[in-house]
Amino acid sequence: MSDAIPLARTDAALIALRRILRATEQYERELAQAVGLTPAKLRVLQILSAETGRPAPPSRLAGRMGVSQATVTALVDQLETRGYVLRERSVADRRQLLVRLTQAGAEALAQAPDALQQNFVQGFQALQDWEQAMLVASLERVAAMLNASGIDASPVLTLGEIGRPRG
Amino acid sequence: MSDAIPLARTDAALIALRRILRATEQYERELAQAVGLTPAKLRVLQILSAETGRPAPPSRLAGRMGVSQATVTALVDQLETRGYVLRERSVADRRQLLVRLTQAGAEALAQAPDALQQNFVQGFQALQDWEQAMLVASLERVAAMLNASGIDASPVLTLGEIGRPRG
DNA sequence: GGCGATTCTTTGCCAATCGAAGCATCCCCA
DNA sequence: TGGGGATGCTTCGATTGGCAAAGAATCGCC
Repeated sequence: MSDAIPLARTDAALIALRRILRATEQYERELAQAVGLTPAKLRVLQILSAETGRPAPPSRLAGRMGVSQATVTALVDQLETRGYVLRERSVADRRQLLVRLTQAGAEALAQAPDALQQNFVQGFQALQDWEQAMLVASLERVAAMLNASGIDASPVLTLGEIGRPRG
Repeated sequence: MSDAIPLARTDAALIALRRILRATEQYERELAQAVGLTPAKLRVLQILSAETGRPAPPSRLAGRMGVSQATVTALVDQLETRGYVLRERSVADRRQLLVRLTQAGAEALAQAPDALQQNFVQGFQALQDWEQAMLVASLERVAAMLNASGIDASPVLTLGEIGRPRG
């Protein structure tokens, strides 16, 4: 069991990473389902919402999501059908569209409240101050390591809206 | 706590988490592509490989991957067609199948060397001993928090084979 | 004025995934 | 010993997410 080789530590780190990954993916799925959406569509709404209400062109959404524009088109189509977003032509550049979150979309999004980060946020906030700081530092460090290869890694909070003292 | 708004820290943690997520997903895609496989199929091979060569029943694969058995059936079908795995009936319980990694499968897997964790593993191993320990502790802590909702979170190293000092 | 670049959509395709139904086999218990 | 229910897997049908390539509208520069 207790190996002498130091590599076991790398293993442990990767295993933990993988668990984080899986847990988060699963959360995302559950969250989406709770709102009656699919994960991809939910992500669109979340990105839009994270832009503080400003409409965003499909190209931007594609960049943020790391998918092609064709995919975004399909997703926006479906969201538009449900009335969660709407397309408006940009006046400055008429080639460009702007996808805007509607009232209905924002409400749908709001229905996916904590549910998701419940566990994490609660656990996190129960920690001592220095522990929180350490965790954040560690996570950012890991992210930086992984990100060394130059991924965009937009800071979009796909995990749901956060930092809102509910109520 | 001294800070006026402690929530900013939660935000930071979630953002970092999200970046880790995205980076890893993208890595996975690249890795799979390098081997000429899709992420899902690659994952099957990896799990099989992680079991140190012992064949595993589809149910186990499904559990590890967090997908349904129907999905595993489809994936194994395709891997079998390519000769990367083969199915054998269990003698102990003839309802059960065992999926075994073939030589060809192992070789395909071996072609997906580091590539993936290159960045992470190298960065990680360059750290001081205590830093490594701290990171592992932090990651495991985060995983535990997320996992509080009772996700299986198998310790399978879907990130690829690890602990290999690159040759 | 026109040609190349940009932005989005359309079309046609494939991979991943699920639920439900179906089938073989096992195991318990009367 | 023989059912009957549980278990393990596959099949079937459907949906979602995703891409590449071709098409259409518009822009901007020369």
